[in-house]
Amino acid sequence: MEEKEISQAVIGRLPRYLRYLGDLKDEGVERISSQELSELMKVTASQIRQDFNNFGGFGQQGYGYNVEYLYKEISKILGLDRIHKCIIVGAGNLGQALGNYMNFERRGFHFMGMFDKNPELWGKQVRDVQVMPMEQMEEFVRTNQIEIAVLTIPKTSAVEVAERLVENGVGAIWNFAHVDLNLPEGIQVENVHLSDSLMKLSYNINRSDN
Amino acid sequence: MEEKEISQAVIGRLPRYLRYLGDLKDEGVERISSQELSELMKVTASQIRQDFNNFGGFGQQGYGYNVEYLYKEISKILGLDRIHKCIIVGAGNLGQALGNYMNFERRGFHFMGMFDKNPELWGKQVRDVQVMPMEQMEEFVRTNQIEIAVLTIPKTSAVEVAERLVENGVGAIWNFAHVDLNLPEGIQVENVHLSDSLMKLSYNINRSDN
DNA sequence: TAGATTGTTAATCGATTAACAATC
DNA sequence: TAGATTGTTAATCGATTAACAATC
Repeated sequence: MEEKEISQAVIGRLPRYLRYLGDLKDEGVERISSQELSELMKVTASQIRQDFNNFGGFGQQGYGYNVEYLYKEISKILGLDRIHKCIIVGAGNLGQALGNYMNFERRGFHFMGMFDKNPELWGKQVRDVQVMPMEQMEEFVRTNQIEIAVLTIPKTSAVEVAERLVENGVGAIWNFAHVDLNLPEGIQVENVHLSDSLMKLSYNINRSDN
Repeated sequence: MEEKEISQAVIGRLPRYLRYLGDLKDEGVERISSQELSELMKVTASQIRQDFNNFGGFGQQGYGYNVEYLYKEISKILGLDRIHKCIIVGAGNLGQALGNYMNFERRGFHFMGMFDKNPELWGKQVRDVQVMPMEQMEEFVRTNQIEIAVLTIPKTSAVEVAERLVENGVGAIWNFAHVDLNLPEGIQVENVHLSDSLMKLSYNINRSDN
């Protein structure tokens, strides 16, 4: 069952399509052509059709795409029709911000536990979970079969903690620590390097100045 | 003085180079070849040399690159040798997390003010600034000549707030709101769409499962 | 000078755009 | 049936990798 690999460039665009389709759905729009969508999103109609066709024919000639159907299909492709059990490691400001963000829950990312090494934070309530000590992390991950770990800890401990998580069955890491994690084949890592993003912005400011 | 435009693909890699060079510097490494760096960073040596050469010859044949010098040059390219005056709009968890993050300050991003529409947050201390009402934002931006605004507000108000900021002289927006901002030519926008990132992770989990 | 390694040109690869036949 | 718009092939564009002459 060898499917052709879909490029990360395409995958990276799917969430944005989903966002626009969700808005259209909310506005009660039933169908849309690649041409109309391309004007809305400021991309080429060609790219839209190519992207969707990677997954095989969501549209219909002479009609366009059904908004509701397309929305559902892209959701499925992105795995948003499943429950993903998550924990957050690092209960600082950023960890708490992510824990409190309800929209992830709505998408099937279930926030099940939160850990920190700082005893002052233990027991602190974030939504319906309490911050637990790091020592309990491994067992929690195993017994609850946690799939995704969100790393919001300093880079000094990130590599080691990530390895412990993976040893206990975590399959994916959403990494906010400013360090590259080199984990075994098959373990998914998605980096959010905020300072990299800010530096890009800084570069582009300089450019537009000259 | 028409320089050839440098692609965003290259710019996007500079912060990562900077991070590795900073680590090498801290370890006391004086020089490095593209070959060595490529092994460290798991990219091709060819790409490294091409990337650096966009800015014209940081290395020396037979020797390699001087770590300290290269670090400084990339810093300059990214505009990290300048002060950037910033405000944060939206004093929720995420806004506070970013405000408290000292590393941005270290890079020249000066955190000067914070705004929120919620009266309960007014006066709240985040590092050395107090949360101010939204009504004061425009004047503050003008009188302090704010360059960068960090948007950590819900998407419902993001578009309108961004426009007000730009009208008052803000030149760049670091946008955490889950919406595309369409601002005038020359205004820089860098989006951090966290849920998009999480969806990519979710997709890749599904892939590796099959 | 000989060895090392860059800077840079050429080749390859992949992603985007254009074009149009298929078909609703 | 005629018009619209997809699905898909072909053309173009840009980014990455390979190769090697220049030079420290």
